[in-house]
Amino acid sequence: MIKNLVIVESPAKAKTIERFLGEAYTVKSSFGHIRDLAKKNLGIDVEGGFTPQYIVPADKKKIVSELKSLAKKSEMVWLATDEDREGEAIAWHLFEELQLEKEKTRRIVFHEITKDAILKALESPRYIDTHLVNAQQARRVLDRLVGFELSPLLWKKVKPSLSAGRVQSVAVKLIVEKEREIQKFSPKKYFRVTGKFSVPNGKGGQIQLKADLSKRFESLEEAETFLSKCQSSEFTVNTVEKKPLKKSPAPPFTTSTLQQEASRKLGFSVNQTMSVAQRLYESGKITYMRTDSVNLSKLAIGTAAGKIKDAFGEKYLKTRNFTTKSKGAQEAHEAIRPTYMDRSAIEGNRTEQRLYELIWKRTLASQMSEAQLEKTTISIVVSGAPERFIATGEVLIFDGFLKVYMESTDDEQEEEAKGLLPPVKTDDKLNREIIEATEKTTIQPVRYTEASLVKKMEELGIGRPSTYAPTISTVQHREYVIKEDRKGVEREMVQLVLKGDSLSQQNIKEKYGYEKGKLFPTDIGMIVNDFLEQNFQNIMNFNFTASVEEEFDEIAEGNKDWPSMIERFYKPFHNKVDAATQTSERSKGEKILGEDPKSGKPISVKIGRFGPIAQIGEASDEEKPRFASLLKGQSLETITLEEALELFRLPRTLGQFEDEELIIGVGKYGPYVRHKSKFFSLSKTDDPFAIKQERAIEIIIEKRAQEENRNIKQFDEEPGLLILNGRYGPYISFNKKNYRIPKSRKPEELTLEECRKIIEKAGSRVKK
DNA sequence: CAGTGAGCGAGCTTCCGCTTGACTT
Repeated sequence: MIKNLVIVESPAKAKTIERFLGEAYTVKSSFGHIRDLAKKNLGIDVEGGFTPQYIVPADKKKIVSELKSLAKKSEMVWLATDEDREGEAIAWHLFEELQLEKEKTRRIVFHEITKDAILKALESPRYIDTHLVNAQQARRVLDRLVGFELSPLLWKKVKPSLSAGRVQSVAVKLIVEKEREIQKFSPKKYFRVTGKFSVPNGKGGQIQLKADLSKRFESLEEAETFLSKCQSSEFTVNTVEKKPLKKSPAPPFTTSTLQQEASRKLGFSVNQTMSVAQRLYESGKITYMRTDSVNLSKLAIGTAAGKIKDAFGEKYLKTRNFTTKSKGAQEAHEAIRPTYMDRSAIEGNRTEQRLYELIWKRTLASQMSEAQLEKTTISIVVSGAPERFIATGEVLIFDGFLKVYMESTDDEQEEEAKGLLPPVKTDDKLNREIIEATEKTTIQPVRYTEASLVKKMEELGIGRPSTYAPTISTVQHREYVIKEDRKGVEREMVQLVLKGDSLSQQNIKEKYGYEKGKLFPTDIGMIVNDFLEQNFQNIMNFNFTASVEEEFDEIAEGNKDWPSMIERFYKPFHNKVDAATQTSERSKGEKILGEDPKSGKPISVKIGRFGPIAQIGEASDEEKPRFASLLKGQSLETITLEEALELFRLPRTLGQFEDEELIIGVGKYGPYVRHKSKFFSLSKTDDPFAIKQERAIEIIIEKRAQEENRNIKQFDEEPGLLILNGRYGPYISFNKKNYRIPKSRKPEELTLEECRKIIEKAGSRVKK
């Protein structure tokens, strides 16, 4: 017999709680939801009041039967899942599926995992909140209806295996819209004028003062006119303004802000951040990593305060309670923070240490004093011209929280270091050292990174802490979006320089357009987006989630009936699905680019069965049309007639090698050179249209050497068993399966007997 | 592993949100 069975969501949490509660309590975890809608036929009885059909998924059967038998043996079952919509639903599903008895079941909640909080929770149990459960059912049913009616529509109208949903489709829309903004953007040139001046320092030397002109010029002529005026101008200090400035620390981490900062400061992908954080959580080093709350427990604030006082002194301390303001936040947990604030460093691998350090510093800084700065602005008049030079400088008076942590921004423009300005005063005359007018262009909108997309989604209230990373994987997995780097190009800019009496003009080079890890929409992504936008405006609206969330809240408060809310949504929605099924054509993104100068036939692009293609002629022509796949990086939306014509130059012959032809082409896996009916992939830097014979031969020879290297050992008695060198190091290949070689063994010394043993062992492990 | 692109039809794909392993050729 068990006295008390406590069920929570997460096993790490169960372990901690068990320690607090002692022998009378057995604490187990449900590993999240234990039931879900059945997969076939929507899993919803649409005709019968949208009754959900719940099943226990295969991978949850084991845990459910274990919990069920424990519950039977228990005097009291405590459902201690999170206090939000999903947590309440998990408690209810447990109640139903484990067939718990009402008199022997209690529902409790706590907001922080401390002994006090848990004991208090045990003293004030309540019942399962049916309204809150209903709100979750409405959320679940709505998402299933949207996802499982839109996706099949896409299979018919665009391509099999595609998907659409309330969250992912809007995430894709953000990326598509950004790309189109960039396409529409036309950079404007302008000239920025900077001046370097000097004043005597009173000790026989000079101090420099840098300042920017308040006006930008639109043309070289205007800039030139101004600079020539400056040749004879005097430069006088007009005003010196000093203003105190305060900077406050950022709140402690939530899932979204952790993902952003880990991306900016450590270069982690969203997935990487989450899996490292998971390890830190499981080993008890940080609190739960999927949260939208910025709240810290009193205990955490207390220990942080102690640490700050010890390390930096009282004047660095300023404790605060932050409030969460993001849309749709449900605050079932604390902010992400170190479990023990007094541990500034931990054991673990490098990535774990770096992420921990980031969390520790951010948490500590959040309880520290503001930084105090003094901002100085000096305005300089130019005699004979209305424009003014402005110099700004910031001096740190008290560092405060900046001692440990400074939040980064997504702003890509490098901030010029602004420091102390020389002690000038009104009417001081300045010496002109050098004045430069440099050509610049306005900056195009910045593409999303994974982390900045998460930030945007959070702002719009779309998705939850537990789904940001999976959603970003899904849209990439479906090939709606691709994460890529773009090499910058060098471009020439004009610069005018006024130094002494000479005004000269020169060209300077500038790197432009370099991007790393940015999200680009694919052709399929844009076609699917446009199709959904045309037919399902309401779901694609950025406010859709926010407006249904309002209704879920009303359901949660007991002021609205959930099936009728779903019905009001579903009827018009389902009609639109029907209408689109019948009326709308297959969306292939077809577009005519122009005419083939040789044959006079039209050249068009579209999505073919295997991806984007260019086509000469039409299917109805007597002669079959010719096809060519678009290259990586080309898109239906931006490809030009000339680029499309280029594609038909392949495949082409590039002379001979070893008495056989070298043929260059583009296949399923990208550009290749074919020789003696073998294929060799070109490298990323090779252009299939420009590649020379020598380079093609070089590729073939390289590949041959690599293959030779591939075979480490084989046995005459067993010709099908090979020891090979692969991407992940040496391995054994046998019967089309691969087997790992123990690290302790040198692969070239393995005997046939040993290989067979390894295979046998691996075979027995696979069974499950 | 590579060159395709018509059309038919069977059988498959798919959502969001809660959680952790089991996988590492």
